[in-house]
Amino acid sequence: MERADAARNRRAILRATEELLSSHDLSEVSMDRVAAAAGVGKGTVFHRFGNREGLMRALVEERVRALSDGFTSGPPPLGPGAPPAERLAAFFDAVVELATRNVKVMAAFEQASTDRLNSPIYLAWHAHVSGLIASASPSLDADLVAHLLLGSLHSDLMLRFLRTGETDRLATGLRSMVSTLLR
Amino acid sequence: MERADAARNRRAILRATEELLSSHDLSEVSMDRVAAAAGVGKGTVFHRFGNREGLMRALVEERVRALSDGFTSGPPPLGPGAPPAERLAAFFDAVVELATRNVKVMAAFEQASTDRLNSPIYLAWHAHVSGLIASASPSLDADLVAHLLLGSLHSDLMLRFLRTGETDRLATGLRSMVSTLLR
DNA sequence: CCTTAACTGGACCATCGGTCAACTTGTGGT
DNA sequence: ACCACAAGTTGACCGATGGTCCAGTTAAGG
Repeated sequence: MERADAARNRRAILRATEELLSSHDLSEVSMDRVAAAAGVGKGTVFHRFGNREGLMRALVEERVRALSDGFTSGPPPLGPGAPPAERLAAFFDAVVELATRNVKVMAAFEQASTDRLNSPIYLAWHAHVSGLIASASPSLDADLVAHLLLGSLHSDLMLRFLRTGETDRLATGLRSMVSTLLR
Repeated sequence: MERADAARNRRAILRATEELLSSHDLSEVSMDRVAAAAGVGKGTVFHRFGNREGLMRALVEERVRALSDGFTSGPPPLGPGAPPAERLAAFFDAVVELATRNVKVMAAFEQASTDRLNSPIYLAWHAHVSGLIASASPSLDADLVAHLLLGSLHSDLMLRFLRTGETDRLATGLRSMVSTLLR
């Protein structure tokens, strides 16, 4: 069991990190600053999260949980029940929306991550997308196509379209790309 | 004009960098090590290339020149003359081949780059791909689709498929994806 | 040659992610 | 109510990094 003060500090650190990320440039958010902003010692941050990557992953996982639940056990069209093609479209819509609302956090995680492709989140997303593609269109190399599609969600592209306020252009573009590929 | 000793050092630095990149892990290739391996002072490296990003960009540009020349003024199907769809296919084949032969260099550049999307190389590639898409299939959002397709060339995906020796799987997958999208 | 602008080297700097050993504190058992 | 001790906290400290700076060196044109 996690002690009460430990839990309080964990929350303080996560909140401080997200606050710093939203108000400062990524390169200015050092572990020292996070600790200071959270009002704890630097050692505490590392004790809780292991390293920079761990901290950022924890933050991302927090933001991503709703989506994960949504596509594994939520109602259609995101969750099970709808035809694969519709579920895929719903998934990419949801992911783009989530990513645009959390670009800074996603970018921070990407940058701190040693191997993105093996992070639990990427693995889960890839398995989901890959599975849907396979059942919607068995002739495709589902595993590969899933990687290619997920590659579109890199934070730098998201940032680009977010800055110009064209995030729905991205969403529609991706959507139509997915549907063309499955046909 | 560049002095003779300066030119010699530039070459030595570039060669040392590529040698270090190919034999060591990316994180172990520091500017100090590059300088040492090239047999010059650290100051010289920074004087020549400005910063880490500049050095890596110079290296990439060296490797990429042949391809750039190829698609702007070389013979078809890569260069002008062939129908857009064929030129696109040729371009992605060439790019995958080039990327697989230089993953480490590309990865180093990506990691050191502040904003990939505005680097001269990305801009040139995007303009090329976007133009071909527009003329092959005017109903598409060419600019966007070009970004999405180029996103597939991220070094981490390349590394993944290179490690397992499946780079031609990637190439064929991308090729068929492109042709499906244009139809 | 000789002048001078270009080039060079490496000590130096701030900062970073991460460690650690000494200290404090929450908690479950009695 | 107390105590023992596991769990948590802290910040000084460490090695490494990218980048700066300037005193000294050197190539090259007149």
